Amino acid sequence: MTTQARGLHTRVLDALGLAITAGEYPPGSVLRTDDLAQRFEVSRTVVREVVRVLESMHLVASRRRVGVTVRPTEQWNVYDPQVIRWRLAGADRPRQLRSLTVLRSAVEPVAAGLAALNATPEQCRALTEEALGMVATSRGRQLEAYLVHDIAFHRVVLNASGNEMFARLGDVVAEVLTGRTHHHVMFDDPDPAAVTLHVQVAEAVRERDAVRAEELTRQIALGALRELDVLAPRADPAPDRMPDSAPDPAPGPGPGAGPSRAEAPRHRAGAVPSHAAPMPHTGS
Amino acid sequence: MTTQARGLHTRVLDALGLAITAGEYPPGSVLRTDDLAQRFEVSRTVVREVVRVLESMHLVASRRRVGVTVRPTEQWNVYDPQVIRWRLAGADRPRQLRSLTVLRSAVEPVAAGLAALNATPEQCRALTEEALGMVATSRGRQLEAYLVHDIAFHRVVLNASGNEMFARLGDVVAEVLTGRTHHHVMFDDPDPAAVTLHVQVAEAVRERDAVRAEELTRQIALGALRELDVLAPRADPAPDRMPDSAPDPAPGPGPGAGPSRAEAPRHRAGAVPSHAAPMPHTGS
DNA sequence: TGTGACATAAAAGTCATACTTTTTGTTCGC
DNA sequence: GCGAACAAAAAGTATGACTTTTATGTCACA
Repeated sequence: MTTQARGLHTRVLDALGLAITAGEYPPGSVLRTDDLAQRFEVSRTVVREVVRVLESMHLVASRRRVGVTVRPTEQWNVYDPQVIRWRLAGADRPRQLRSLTVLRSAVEPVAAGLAALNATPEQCRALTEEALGMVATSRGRQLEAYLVHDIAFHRVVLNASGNEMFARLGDVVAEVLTGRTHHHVMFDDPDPAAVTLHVQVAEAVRERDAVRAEELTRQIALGALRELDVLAPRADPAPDRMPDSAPDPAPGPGPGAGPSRAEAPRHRAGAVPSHAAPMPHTGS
Repeated sequence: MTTQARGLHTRVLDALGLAITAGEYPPGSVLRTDDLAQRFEVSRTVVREVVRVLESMHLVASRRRVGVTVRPTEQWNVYDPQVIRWRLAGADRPRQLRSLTVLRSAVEPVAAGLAALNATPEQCRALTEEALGMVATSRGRQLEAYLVHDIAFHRVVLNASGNEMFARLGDVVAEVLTGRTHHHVMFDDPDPAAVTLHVQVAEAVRERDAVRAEELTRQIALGALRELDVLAPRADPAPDRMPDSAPDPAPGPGPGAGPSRAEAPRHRAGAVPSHAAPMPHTGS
């Protein structure tokens, strides 16, 4: 899918990045450039460039006389869209999807609020249009068409917020939405409630009602989180765990392992009240 | 400061990255590798590796027969810590600082809420300790010492949230706090109210009170935003602008300029009940 | 037996050069 | 005036030689 024929560099980068993020080379593993050059049948030049990029993503560290070392997960540049794509394609897509969705639940409501203050008329129009598109495609297994509108909608909101950092999360959100659609971490037809909420958000933004826009978007995010809970329940009882709670501490040299947590919030009684406590702005 | 002598690659990367993010080469500019090699007095090999890294940050795009083109600002990987550092060192530190602070105001409250659910006893202890450290250093011009505790505090919160994406924002927050301290976008002594709030957050987390932890953290973020408003008021009337609203459209080839907004939220009346709406960041 | 200086070698880092491929602008023929 | 062939420019790739750093093993000395 990602592995096209556009340049050796890209091919190798993709292969290596994917392998590393997939845990194929666990943290601490050492790679040698010459080996890699041989394995991928490319020149050292290409491998070096790839390594440099991987290094800039903090996936590996290169040191003389020792080689290219895979860094521990918690140092990776997990905001790099490329890394996100690799990880979503790999084994721990579920956890990744959850992490990102939690991030969305924090950011998008605030972004929507700002959007209500800042959106241009044109953006308001676009928002309404996409919301209506979502309504139109929300029935009859048109998930692909729906996805397009959904992505566009959230992108407009993030852009309209006027905050550069929010705007740049558009790609991340797109990856998340695409990921959950294509991997069936989503109901067969979109949740009607969610569709309605999107329409209402467009409305609120148009009316410059920041509080409402924020609150409604929070509802959307909450819904997504709940859906994830239902369709991809996490084995780990903890709500949102760091990846260091693996049963086996991995064979690699684990010198400075992070503090291992023992705590685990019981917090799953009944029907999971909601994304739970940290979200005071309940529907008033 | 950043330009150490550790490797040619790093030196050139730093210089080029800094120059680009500073707008020295405006979007659309074309660089040729041979030129760069000559200018920096290094081999093409080194330049190519640097270009590859810059490319992975979406700062430039390299195409055959045309050269290395600087990409428009809105495509940069603004979450890359390296890019953040460059931009904070450059000319538009104020805007950058604001963008990041708004991001914090969205993320940290939610992170604090999750932290209240997930923090280990050890993390609770660390949190209290850092909060007390802040209290101890909050008077008598000990800004540097205060900064250390402040950074540590927020880092613990983000880590304790158990969400990987939040945790990785620790570095970003550190950059923001450091930036505002070192560049005097901050009062001479920390706001006593903020100090108290930190202590209370530690308390709330210890008591597993997620709602309170979230709300208190929101207050902290709001305070930071207000402080920024007072000490680095934005010339632009809009609350949180994208960088495309510059008065002069820049000399470079600006083909696909984003939609220019004309809107500007009036909305500065009264005492602002709380963060209430999405960040009216009033100067109060 | 332990310790420190020193030699060795392994691997990345750097450089120069030659060659390939893609792309763009131009020219030439119709 | 239009399209196709052509030429040149710049990145992409490959290779080989050389430099620098540094982990590690060795050996002398205490």
